[in-house]
Order: sequence, then structure tokens, then C-alpha cells
Amino acid sequence: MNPMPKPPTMKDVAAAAGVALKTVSRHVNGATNIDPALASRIATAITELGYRHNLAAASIRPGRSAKVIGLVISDLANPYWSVLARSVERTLSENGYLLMTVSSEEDADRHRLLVDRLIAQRVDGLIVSPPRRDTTGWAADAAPLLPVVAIDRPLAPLLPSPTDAHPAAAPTPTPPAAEASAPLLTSPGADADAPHPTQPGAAADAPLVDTILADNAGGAEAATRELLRHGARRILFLGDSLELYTMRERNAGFRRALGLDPASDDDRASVATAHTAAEAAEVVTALLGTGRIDAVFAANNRASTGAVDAFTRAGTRLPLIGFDDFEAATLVRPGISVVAQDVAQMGETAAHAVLARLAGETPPPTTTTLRTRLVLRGSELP
Amino acid sequence: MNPMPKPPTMKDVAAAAGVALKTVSRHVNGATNIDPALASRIATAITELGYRHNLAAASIRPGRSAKVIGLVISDLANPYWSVLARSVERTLSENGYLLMTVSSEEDADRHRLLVDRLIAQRVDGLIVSPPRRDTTGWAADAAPLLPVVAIDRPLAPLLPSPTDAHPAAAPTPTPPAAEASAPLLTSPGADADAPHPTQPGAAADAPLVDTILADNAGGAEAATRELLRHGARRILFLGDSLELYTMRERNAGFRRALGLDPASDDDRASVATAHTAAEAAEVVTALLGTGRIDAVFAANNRASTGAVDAFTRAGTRLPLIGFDDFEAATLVRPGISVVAQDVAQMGETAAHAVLARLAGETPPPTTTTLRTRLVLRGSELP
DNA sequence: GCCCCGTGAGACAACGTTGTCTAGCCGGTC
DNA sequence: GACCGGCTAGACAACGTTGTCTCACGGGGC
Repeated sequence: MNPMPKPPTMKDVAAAAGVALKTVSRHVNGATNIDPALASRIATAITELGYRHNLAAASIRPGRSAKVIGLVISDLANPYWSVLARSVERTLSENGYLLMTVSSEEDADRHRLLVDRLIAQRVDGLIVSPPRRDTTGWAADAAPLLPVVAIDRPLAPLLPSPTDAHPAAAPTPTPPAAEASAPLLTSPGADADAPHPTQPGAAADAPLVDTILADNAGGAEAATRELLRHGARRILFLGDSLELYTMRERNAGFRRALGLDPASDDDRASVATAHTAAEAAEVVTALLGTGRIDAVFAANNRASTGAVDAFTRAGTRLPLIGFDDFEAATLVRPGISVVAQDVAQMGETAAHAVLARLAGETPPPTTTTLRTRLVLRGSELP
Repeated sequence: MNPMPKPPTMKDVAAAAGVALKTVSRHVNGATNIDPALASRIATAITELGYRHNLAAASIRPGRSAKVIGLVISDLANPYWSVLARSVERTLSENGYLLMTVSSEEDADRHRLLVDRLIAQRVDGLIVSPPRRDTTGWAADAAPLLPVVAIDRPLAPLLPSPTDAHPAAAPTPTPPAAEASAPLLTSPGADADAPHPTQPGAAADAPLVDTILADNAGGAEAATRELLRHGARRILFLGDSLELYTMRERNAGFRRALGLDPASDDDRASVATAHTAAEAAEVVTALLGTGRIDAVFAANNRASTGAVDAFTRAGTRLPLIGFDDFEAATLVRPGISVVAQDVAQMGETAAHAVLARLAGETPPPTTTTLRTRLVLRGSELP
């Protein structure tokens, strides 16, 4: 009747079975060297009392862990993140781990709070999508304590000292431009001959933590080239704020395809920012018919959706390719062509990276760049 | 250099600050009655050593908890569940709780395993979507231990004894049929005058745990009536397996609108089962042009998507209403009309239900039925 | 000057579990 | 018949933290 009496402990089970506490512990932990008679007495006592093993208590012993991983993303309701979370969960689950998922909403302070909370909870590892405007130094604090993996975006370089305001676009001309389809695995320093990976002055590009990225620039470049190939000349880059790493990369790939200096403000590239599908639709609606654009590269899902919505409402359309695949892409005619990321593989790779570190592997942190795939469905045509 | 030396404890902090361990504990827990001099020495020691409070260890004291809730759903990658999970997470987060989310994949055994694991982890409460073919009795085991809330579906009645194979369609004629638009809150027994809610022999419909449902039957009935209003006479019910509670309810509402005996096999109601959008598209494609159907009620997202896909490919269409809103519904012309559930509110309600129990409230378990909304966008028209 | 009381700090045990170590038992061997 | 080795069971301490209790100190009242 009493709603929730305090749950029985091993001690209670031991008393009921008439054995020592430690013997119950052995039984619960699956030790084989137990007298069958005692084992069955213990089993009976456990079911009769309704005993439940307390993993939380067990996990405070050093060397034992709760087998829980933390995942910090920006919004679980966004299909991109939820598919990623599902993939992480599946891989971890197969390895006996549970997942705690939290949403940072791109807020650096909230992000910091959540990371601290997860660490206090003593998760075994963290998979994190670093927030934009990330100034809290959470990674430097967390990485020495437990395995940390950055996903979707790299960590912001720590303390971009205010002196090097514009490190000059010319000196580092155009990065060697990863092949259109990047290799599955890129090693850390890339320059294999550098003997000491950490270079004091220069911002060494060896990552602080394992990092899993998509080939944003390469995908965007391929999409843009495809639009160009079909005769587009004034392509609109429609995306979210360039504060987001993925947007900067996709924009860079876009400009590279156009043959523009990555840092210049050449007006051949028109760029529009929209945070929601509605905003994106507004932008496109305003430009349709003005002749100022003749194709659209939608740099994320919401931009794609907004553009299609604008097209549908206007009863006309322009060539379009979007970044990230989405369910509705096949429902309209022509089908929406997209740069598809393998989100599931990203999650799986991230989970494996954490698991490897937990298994004791300690190679220097690696950045993995996952290939993207250009899926053509017709919307790229004039 | 050493990758991960064992993290400092309160004892280390106390030693470094030259105070007693308990004083550090007081400081960490925000006690006010601490000598400012000692407090600052402790604060310094904490930052210097990089001490982190260990909530896992703290939570083994009786009366203290880790503030974690478990959520068991069928698939986090499904937008329906991810939006629900997000809503639960948001509400819990506002109340200082973290969320552990796991996917059961509708497998009863896996579901049982996950629930047991979460209980072993000593979560404070559980929000669970019961799996289909639920025979493991997990709820009866879990409910006495911690607050449990069922979401999206009620618990299966325990042990449907094999004797009452077909409890006869006639004896229980047509259930009083909840009003077309259910009230926001339905109390447990419904029959307010029953003094003793538990009735030995009969399966009392007082729920075992708090339950949050959508008005599946009502929504489906409204949608079907709308199709009928526009002249449809041979409507296809296109949904997933009727093993799923939600499907049974939606089918019941569908039949009610058609004026069919809920248990009869009247062939005026054509029913097709499809697990994926592709299967749904196949079914619709096969029926299009045969004249055997003149409208479609798609009982879930995937069915809607599949039907639209079939229409688009065939270059024709039939009147269509779907259950559950989805992003693509507004992208095609005509827009897809749907029965929309307020998924976010469902998550919030479930979270509040757990929080209320954790706050010590112990009213008898309640079933809450959330209203659905018929959103007409044009696809219902001939 | 003495006592009482309020305040803040520390000693100790406890939470539920597991690692280590010792004691005991049994069978086999010389 | 004595000894040894292999095996299981139990006593004990420890994990990192917090609740309880006690103690020391200092100030104020008589």
C-alpha cells in the first residue's frame, strides 16, 4: 500500500538468503564460482524482495563506470540532429552504453552549463556539437577529464587573440582545396612531415579533440558546379548565419565553384540569410521575377523548404540544389536535388571514437571528414 | 602529460584548503554559514585542482537523487518521437532534470531490457511509450518503484487471459464513443459514480499509471467525415498494423464515421497496411484508376507521404487527409490536409506528470486525452 | 567573573556497492 | 595419515559524498 517504500539492498537480499553480502554481489555480477544451492537461494530472495541492482551506487567505485555518454546538440527536434542522435544511441546501445541527450539551442552559456552538468553526472564521455560564438572554453576544461568528440563542427580555435583581426586572405591563398570528393579519413596535421604537431605561434590545425565533419565545402562546390553546368550564372546562396561553421564552409565551396576569391566581396555572389523556412521563402519570393538571380543554392534544409514553398506559391521555379537531404525532396516535381550527408554514419563514427578512447586507445586526436553525395532529382535543371 | 589521472575529490580540496571535508561539502552545496576566509580558500583550491562535484556519488545517499528521467520511445529518428522527446527534454531541463532517451524499436523484449537498465541506473522516473505485443509485464514491475507515465498509447491490459479469445463483438456493443472532440482532461474511471475504481473480475479501465494520449479516434472520425462531406464514398484506410493502439483507435474512428459496426468486417471499408512510405505508395498506385476507392485516409505520416508520392507519380490524385502533420504537407499543391496532434504539448504534459509525482503528489493515475485539430489545406477536395 | 547560547567547523557514520584478503572445506597425492 | 592445492564464502575496507552530532569559540547577560 505504501506508495514507495525504500527499495531493498544487497544486504536485505543477503539476509533473506542467509548468505554474505559479497556473495550476492558475486551472483548479481554473474560470477560463476557460486554453489548452485546458494545461487538459487539468492535468486529466490531477489525475486521475492524485488531487488534491483543499483548501478549508480556501483559506479562510484574507481574503475567502474555507469556506462553513460552525454550528447550535446543544438536542437533534438531538428531532423538532422535527431537522426544523428538516433545513430549515436544505436551504436552506444550495442556497446552497453546509455545516452543522455541535451539541447544547447546554440547558446554558448547554456552549452557550458549542460557540459558541466553532464560532467558532474559523471558521464563516461561526451559527443558535442560546439555552439556558435563559443567563448566559454568548455572543451579545454572537459577534454582532460573525459573523452570528448566534436561533431558536425570543429571546436572554435581557443581565444582568437584580438590582435590578428584579419589574418590576411592573401598569405594563405586558397587552401589546397580538398578533392571534390574528400577521402573518408583525413589525418590530423595533414602535413605528414611536421615532427612536432604543436606549433607555438601559429594556430596548429591539429584538433584538440576527435572531430567528425562532413565535407561541407566540397559538397557545396559540387552542387554549385552542377548549377553552373546547366547554365546558371547568377546563383543565390541562401543559408543561415555565416557565424555557423557549416555555413562558412558551404559558402566557401560555393565561392570556390564560382572562381571567386574566398575573402573578397565580389557581388557576383549574392548571399541571403534566413533562419527559418518562412524567411527563406520570403527572400526567394522577393527575388523571383526580378532577374537578379537565375538559380538557388539552398545551404540547409530550411532554406530548401522555403525556396520550394516560394516556387510553389509563385507557380514558377528556378534551378535549385539544397544541402542536406529531406523527406519532402522526393514529393514534389521535379524532385529536389540535394547534397546528402550520411548523418547516420556521422553518429556512428562519433560513437566509435568515444568508445575507442574509453577502451584505452590514445592516439592523437583525429579529424574525420565524411564524404557528401550529390543526389540529382531534376530540380537542378532550368 | 598523463592522459587521465584520477580526478580530485572533496578530500583533496579540503586538504589543499586546509579545512575539513565537510566544510567543502557545505561550500559546494551552497551553504551560507561559512567563514568568508575559508570559503575563498576553498574556492581557490577548487579551481586550482579542477575539482568537479560528483553527483553520481552524492546521489547514492537516500533522499538525494541524480535528477535524471528515462524516456523509452520506439524510434528517436522518427520526427514524431524526436519532437516529443525534445518537448520532454525542454520541460525537464527547466526543472533541473536530465533525460536519458532510448529506442525500443517496438520490440517488447528490448523494451523490457531498456526499462530494467534505466531502473538499475536509478532514474527518478520513466516516460514510456508501451511497445506493441507488450507481454513482459514491465509496467507492473516498474510502477511500484518509481513514477511511470505512459505516452501515446495506454498500457496493454495485463495478461489477456487466453480464455476470452474473442470477447464477443456484440456484448460490448459500441463503447459510449468519446465526443468528437474530447475534453482536454478525462478523469480515470470516467463513470464518476463508481466508488471502488478497481473491479476484480472486469478489466477496470482505471489506468495503472498516468497516461497521455491523443484523441486518435476522434481525429480520424472528423477527417473521415470531412472526406464524406465532399462526396467520397469508398475511402481507403491506409495505415500501419492494427496491432498498434493508435492504429486501432484511428481505424475505429474511421469506421464510426462510416457508420460501421466497429467489429464487423463490412467490405465498404477497405483497409490496407503499409509499414513504410514506399509500401504505402505501392498500395495506392495499385488502386488508382481501378475505381475501387475514391478517397484516402492516411493513418500516419508515412502513409500520407506514400500516398502523395503515388499521386505525383501517377499525375492524378484522390481526396486525401492524413493523420499527423508533417513538414512536406505544405509544399505540394494542393496542400495536404491533416489531423494534427499537439506533440509538444503531449511531451510537456508527460513531463509535468512525472514531476508532479516526484514532488510527492499521489492522486490516482489519470488518463489525459489531448485534442487533435483538423487542418484543411485543400487535399480533402475532389 | 561566570554561565549560557548562538555560530561555525570538524569527527563519524552511513549510503549501496565492489576489490582484496583470509578462512575454511574438500579431494587428491605422497 | 598428513599435507597440499584448488575452490568458495565471508569479513573488511574503500569509493565520494552528505546527515548528524559534538565541540570550540566568542559574546552577551546577570
